[in-house]
Parts: sequence; structure tokens; C-alpha cells
Amino acid sequence: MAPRIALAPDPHGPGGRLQPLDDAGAPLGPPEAVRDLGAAVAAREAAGQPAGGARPPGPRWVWAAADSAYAPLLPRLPERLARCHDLRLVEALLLAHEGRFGAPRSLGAAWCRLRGLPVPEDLPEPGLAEADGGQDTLFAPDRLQLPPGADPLAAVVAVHAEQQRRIAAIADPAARQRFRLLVAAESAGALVAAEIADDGLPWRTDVHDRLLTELLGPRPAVAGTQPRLLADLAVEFQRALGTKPFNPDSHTQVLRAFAEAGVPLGSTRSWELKGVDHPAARLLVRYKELSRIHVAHGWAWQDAWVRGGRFRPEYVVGGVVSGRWASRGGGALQIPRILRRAVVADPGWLLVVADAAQLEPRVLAALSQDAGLARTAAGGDLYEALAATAFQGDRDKAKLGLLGAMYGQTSGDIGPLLNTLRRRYPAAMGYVEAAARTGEDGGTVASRLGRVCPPPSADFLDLTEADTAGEAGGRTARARGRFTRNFVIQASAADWALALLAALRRRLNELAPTGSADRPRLVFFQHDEVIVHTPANLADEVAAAVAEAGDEARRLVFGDTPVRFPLSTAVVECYADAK
DNA sequence: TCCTCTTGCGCC
DNA sequence: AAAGGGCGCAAGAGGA
Repeated sequence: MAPRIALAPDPHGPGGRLQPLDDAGAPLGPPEAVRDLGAAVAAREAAGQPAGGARPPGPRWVWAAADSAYAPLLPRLPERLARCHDLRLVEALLLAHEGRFGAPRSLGAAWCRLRGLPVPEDLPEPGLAEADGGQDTLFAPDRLQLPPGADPLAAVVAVHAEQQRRIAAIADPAARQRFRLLVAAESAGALVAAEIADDGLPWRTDVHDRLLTELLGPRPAVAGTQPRLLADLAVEFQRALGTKPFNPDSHTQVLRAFAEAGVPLGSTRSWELKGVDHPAARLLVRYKELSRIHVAHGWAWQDAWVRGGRFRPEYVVGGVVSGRWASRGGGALQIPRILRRAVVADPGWLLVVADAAQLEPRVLAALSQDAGLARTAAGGDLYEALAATAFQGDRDKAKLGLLGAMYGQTSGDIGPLLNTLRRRYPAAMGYVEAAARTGEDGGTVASRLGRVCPPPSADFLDLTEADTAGEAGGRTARARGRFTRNFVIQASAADWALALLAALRRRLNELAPTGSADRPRLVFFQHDEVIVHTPANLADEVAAAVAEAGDEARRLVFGDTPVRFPLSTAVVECYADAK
């Protein structure tokens, strides 16, 4: 069996073309046209797999981008594909690694670079805005940006071979090995994102509706009007100020009204309002909380995003420069905690909810190889262990200090905490401080697996030494330093999370009887947290798979380290009961 | 009317 | 006195 197969769907219809490749990307045979791409892919994926036995990995599927090649195929496949190489995602990783951050990454752009042709800009990601304009844009048959007449399969094959060459050209063998892992993990992320969008997160609209009604009042009959309790609260708030009527959603009008009532405010941020001794402040805080639920996750959101008892988020793999995922529409990564009540497993099914405990400080310990910090990260509660050794048992101080070190915080009473950390954990603190200095000097930093941060803006690079010694320039430089300081942590945590997803996905697929509808499904991912929706009888095995996947990710990304990356796992019917 | 910027808050 | 990283989303403000 060929280790890799290039795949290009026909722009219209169910067919497509395939071509077997070796690991370097050289063709092992001629292109083959098939009438039913789903059936052809499934046959090659299953080839040589004995029924019920341990599965040898299928071929690594090579395609332009998962959303055009994998998502349409998913409903037609009896089982999930094991592995892929997503050219668009890998192109972005390579461009950043090569110091060409932000260059167009579509298949067409990569192919034109290869051929010395003018490189087309990437198209904006299709979102709701374009969907409003009609389906043509959203479901355009070709977003690959290939010039007219170019053969998509030939472009896939050529760009893939070139990417493999660029990866092989990474001089340091260990760095090359880690980058290969990054390429595989990022591509696995593309599979997961497409599958989550296909399966969806179980969402009980009746529970959601009841919650909204309790908080806001019954759903207004006329769309666009405020529900009763929210409108009442707005009136009560304005009465408490005793001024002329104004729009409570306008911060400028709210500030003016408070000033007229003799309460000057710097802003209408809730943390500031909470310190204001006036009845109207408390009412405004409550109004803003409820109003936010209404506008961001109310009935309109439900109408737009929940179908058939499932919330189908649109994830953008690698959408954040650090490698975190972003989302497009639906706010998948910002679901308010209170709405977790509405996430309920189907009858006979359960949710396995797992989140990595204190991921970022553990990443710092593993990255810096600080022996002392690693000891605190070898067991359960890292902050507790840190507090016991360095902060007289004060866990809050330990947490505040360590987070401050990773974010570059200098405000408040954090100075003494940082000094303590610097004394006790010089390697760890030296690691983030070196990253900060690199940023302040205009350099770039990279994650453990080799995801490189964007370069500073041209404005920053134009700053002279005199500028950075001054106030405005110094502020800019320190902001860049905070960014690179945090990047090494956040991006390496994202490396680990991607490896976790890949390892967990493989284990879940091995748990399931081939072709069965009753198989566990990854239905949610949020930076350091996963939810698996599983038949109840498999929940324990899924929980075990999560733990094993966490340890596999640790091994793959950080190798031989005493640091552990435990996941706290809950098996529940309702997401809200997980913590 | 359309568009961009700012504000503020949700999540990690 | 202020001095924390990364996002997405909705609404208002204000200019074109």
C-alpha cells in the first residue's frame, strides 16, 4: 500500500482523482479518476485491515485543504480517515518557519510560488457575511486560487513534494523531527475540526429556552425587541440614576448619565462598576450581564446555530498565531458557563469532559527544564506544590505570581512574588525573560514543535534605540516582549493540545466497531479542554483513552520530562455538572 | 447608508 | 498612577 495518496475532488459531482505517492511525495503510479470518491477513499483506507484486528494505519491523505476535500466527503465515509497532510495548514507553518509569515497559503499560491508565477492573495474566509450575499460565495466550487487551466491533482502532488523537501531541509535533526510532528498534529486538527462540525455538540434547545426565560423573561413575540425582565431592568436602572432617558447600551450615554447624577466614572467596565457605591451601578452590572446573554447567546443565536439538537461550531484550525484554534460565527470558544446546562448527552449516552489541569505552568516547567519547577509539576496540584515550597502555603500567591510571570504582568503587588520565583526557579524565569528580551529586540520566538511567531510590525522595526528608551517606544517594545514571552508558553501548550487531539482521536477510532453509529465522538475542543459524546457503556474506556492520550502527547512533545500533564476528567450527562 | 474603529465582555 | 497574553462578537460612535 502506498504510504500517501494525493486526493483532488472534482469541483462538481461525487467523483475525483487519486494518485499514490511515496513519503517524499514522488508518484508511485499514474493519476486515477474515480466516479465515487467516497467509496474509493473508503476502500483504500480499509485496505489490508483485518476485521476486528488492530488496524494498521491507513494511507496519509494529501489534499489542498480539509474544508474543501474532507468535509464534503465525511457523510459518505463509513469510518473516519486516520491521517492526512493538509497543504494549506502546512504551508502556513512552513512560511512562518522560513521567515515569510503571512504570505498567501492556498494551494494556488503555493503552486504559483513554485512555478514563479504571480502569487494570488488568499480569499477571505467565508463566513456568515458572505452567506448573506448568497450561496455562491460560501459554496464556491473552487477556493484553491489555482490559475485557470491548472490541474488541481498535479498541483497537490507538486506542492506536497515541495513541502516535504522544505521540511527535510530543516538542518537540526531534532528540530526537523519536532516540526514533522507539528505537521502531523496540525493536520490531525483539520480532521478533528471537520468531524466536530459534522457531528455537532449535543444542545438541548428546550433547556436553553427555559434558562433564557428564567433569566430574561419569555421570548419576545417580535424579534428585535427586548424580553420583559431585561426591559424592566433597563427602566429600573435609569430610574435609579434619575436622569433623562438614555440608551443603556451606549457607554457614552451611560457615562454622561452617571456624571449628571454626580458619579463620575472612568469607564463602564463591570469591575469598575462593582466598586461604585450607587444603586444604579449594581443594576447596570446586572443589566449588562443579562443583555450580553440575550444578544450573544439568546434565541437569535439558537436559531442561527442549533439544528437538530446539535450546535455545529465552525472552527478555524491554526486561526490564532499561537496555534490555538479560532472560531467563525457562533462563538464556539466563548460559550458562557451558565449555558453549559443546555449541553446534555443523548439518552443512553454520556459526556466525557476533560481539561488539562494547569497546562501553561506545566508547559513552562517542561520547556525550561527547571528542575525545581518540574518537581512541583510532577504531581497533582501544581500551585499547591509551588505554594508549599516557595510561598508559605499561600496558593493564591503562587498562582498569581506564576501567571504574572507568563503574561509579563508587573502591576499590583506582584513584584515580590516575581522576585521569589526568580530566586527559586531561575531556569523557568530565565526562559520567559529571554523570550521577552528577544521580542523587545525585534526578534521572533517559536513553540516547542517549531511554530514561529509573527515578526514585529514595520512600525516597531523602525523604532530607534532612542525611541525605545522613551515612553511611547518603550511601551511598544514592552508590549512586544509580553507577546513573545507569552507566545512560547501559549504556542507550546497548543502543540501539546494538538498532539492530545491526534492521540485521542486515534484511540477513539480504535474503540469503535467499524462503521458503527454507536461510536464515541469528539464534539468539543477549547484550547485545553475536550468533550467526547459516547455511548454510556464505553464511557470508562473513553475516560481511560483521554488519560493515555494526555501522556502520549507529553511524550511526543516534551520527550523525557518529569513533568506530568494530568487531565481532570468527569463523566456526566450534562456539561454543567463537569466541575 | 456603508464602513471602520472603539468599547466591553464572553472564553482560555 | 499604571504598568497581563490570545481570541470573537455585538453594538454604538462617527466619518465618508
